This record gives sequence, structure tokens and C-alpha cells, in this order.
Amino acid sequence: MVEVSRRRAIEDVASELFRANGYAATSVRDIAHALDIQGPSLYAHVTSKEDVLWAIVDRAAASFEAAADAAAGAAESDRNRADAAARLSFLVRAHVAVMTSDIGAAGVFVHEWRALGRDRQATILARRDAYEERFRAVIEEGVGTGEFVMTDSNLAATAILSMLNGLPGWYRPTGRLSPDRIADHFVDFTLRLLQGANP
Amino acid sequence: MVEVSRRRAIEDVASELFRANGYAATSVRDIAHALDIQGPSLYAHVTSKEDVLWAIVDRAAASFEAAADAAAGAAESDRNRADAAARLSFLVRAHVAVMTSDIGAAGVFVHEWRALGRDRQATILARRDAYEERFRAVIEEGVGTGEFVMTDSNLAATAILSMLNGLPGWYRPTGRLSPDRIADHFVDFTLRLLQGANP
DNA sequence: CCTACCGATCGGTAGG
DNA sequence: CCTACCGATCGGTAGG
Repeated sequence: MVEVSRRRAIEDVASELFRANGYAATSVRDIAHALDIQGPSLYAHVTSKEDVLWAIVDRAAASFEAAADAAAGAAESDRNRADAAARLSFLVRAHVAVMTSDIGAAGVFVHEWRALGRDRQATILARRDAYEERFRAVIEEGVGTGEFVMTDSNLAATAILSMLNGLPGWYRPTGRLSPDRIADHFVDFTLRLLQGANP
Repeated sequence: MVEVSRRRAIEDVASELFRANGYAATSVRDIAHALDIQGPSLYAHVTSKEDVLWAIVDRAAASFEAAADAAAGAAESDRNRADAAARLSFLVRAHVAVMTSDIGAAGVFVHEWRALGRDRQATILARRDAYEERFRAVIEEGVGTGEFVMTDSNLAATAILSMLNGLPGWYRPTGRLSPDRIADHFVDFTLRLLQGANP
């Protein structure tokens, strides 16, 4: 998280504060003081507290979308393993990579969209839905080809996304597991959940 | 959610507001107005906003603990199926039942403990850890007996609990799936995740 | 359970 | 990026 601009430094500090304490419980002065400046000085760089939240959430959404696009591309060019399991594995890995690369922003994206105004909230929920639809689609594809055995693809997608989105609640960069190792396990869990025989 | 007392009605209304908007973003006046009384009138029934949060979180924790105790008892008396899979199935069902019976309180328990003061926060985190340890223990037990095949029991427990704790984010009492049906699927997902062969 | 009110803190502006 | 300051809202109290 190298800060290339003052504006970006503000967003990085705010991400972590918003993730740890919530948007409403974080004051503009909290953000400023974490940067060793006075509260009002922040307004030399941003126009409002909500604009900071929006910048964080919008960028996080864009990261997830770009990573999913790249994952789809990687799966397609991998000719020997372009099945649903491979495609879903790339998606899971991409999600874990984005989350762990900026756990503050990811946590804010997952939990703090409620604090956005009506229009921005609707926008971000639509983007989140479209993103999650990628998971649903590849699961249904796998069910269609018989790769996966699952009577409720929608619920399976929700369960997998809940597992992934729980990351900001426990992941720490200095923790026991590296992002890659976490991704390995989550891919394993995901495929087990979908490939196991139904009782 | 039949209200047996004014105090309980306050907690029920507050649960839903805290779950939907967060503790910090919910004012005492918001809670009062949802009950058609004036803000200060609330203090005839409660001593502080944080006391309301604590009452909700403490009761939710007690519900999870009691349900897990009952689940352990039920598993033990079920002689033909006292294996780890059966014990874990009871735990998962109990968790889903508690969550869906009061999704407001459950959501607050899962997400709003950060707003508690230092001591209460430490208390509730210790109880949450002890509760989650029940899941970890039965998973490790199943790995020990060979029922489950899992190289990282801790991460598996975290993944399963994340799946379960995602419920307040999407469950609606009027939704497509009944609590029992959700529990059926989550038990299925949990056992698949743990019983599938490792690659 | 109400009205009237309190000090503290909030997001944000003015002017430099 | 600072100091001085603003109106609004916060949790909560007094007194009935």
C-alpha cells in the first residue's frame, strides 16, 4: 500500500479505520489525526466524508471486476482446463487476491455500502450483484455439464461468497496463512462443496 | 417476535435498526420514533444506548450457547449417529435456527460487537471464541477418526462459520427458503466440504 | 412518557 | 495545511 498521492494516503487510512470501526463511528478528525494533520485540513484534499467512502468502494468494486475479467481470460486461454471447475477456481483465486491485497478496502466494500447515499448505494449493489452473478453462472454451467452436483446453485453461490467475504473478519497480513495458501484452501473447499455427492 | 414487555420491544426494534444501519448510524431518537415515542422517553426504560446494544448481544450469545448445548445433548442421545458428522450437523442446524429466529439480534451479535466498550467487547469475544471452538473441536474429532478429510481444520471451521454468519446479509423471513430448508443445505455443504477427498 | 434543555461532537466553511 | 468558527445532531438529564 505505497501512497502515490496525499489523496490516496487519505483513502488508505480511511479504509482501515472504516473497516475496523465502521464509517459512522469514524470521524473526519479520526482520519486526519491518523495522518498527523488537523481535521479541517482534510478538506483541502476531499470534498466530503462520503466522497472518501465512495472512492474506496468504487475502486474496490473496480478491482474485483478487473480481477474477475482477468480470471475469465486466464481460464479461457488455459485450453486443457476450461471446464467450470477451472473457471470457478480462477474466480475464487482472484477474489482472495483482491481481498488480501487491500483488506481495508475489501472490508469496506463488503460492509459499509449502507452508509452511501441512495443513488450510490443502488449503483454499488447493482455492480455487486453483477459480480456475484459470475459465480452463479459458472456454478450453473458446471451443474449443466454434470461437473457439479448441486440442487440449489443460488444458495451454493451465496454460501461460497459468504465464505470468501468473511476474510476481512479474520485475515491479517502477518497471519499464519499466506494469501496464496488461503486461496488454495478456498478453491479446495469450493470444489468439494460443489463436487460432493448429494445425500 | 411477540413483545412481552416495553423493554423487550425496545430491544427488538433496536436490533433491526442496528442490523440494518449499524449501531453508530442509529440514533436513540430513531429507536424511539420507531416505537412512536419521543427520544428522551426511551430513558424511562433503558439507562443508555450501549446498554441496549449489550442486552441484545448478551441475549444473542446466550441463545447460541443454549442451542449448542441442546445440540450436543441431542447428538449424544442419538446413539446410532453420535459420530462427528452427526454432532456437527446438529451444531449447524442449531446455528441456523437461532439466526433465523431473530435475524436482527443475530446480525448485531455478528457485526456490532465493535461498538461495545472495552470490557464488554472482551467478554463477548471470549464467548464467541468459546462457541466457535465447539465447531473446531468436532471437526478435529472427525479428522481424527477419519470421518473427515481436511488438512486445515481451523480454516475449515472459519469457512463454515463465515458461511453461516453470512445469513443476516441475505436471509429474509419471507424469502424463498424456509429456515429448515436452509439448514438442510448448509448441513449438506458443511459435510461435503469436510468429507470430500483432498486433491 | 412528555417538554425543555445541556454539553459534546459531528461534518463542513471562511479566511488566510 | 492552519485556526476560528458554524449549525446540526448526538446521547442524555431535569422536572414534571
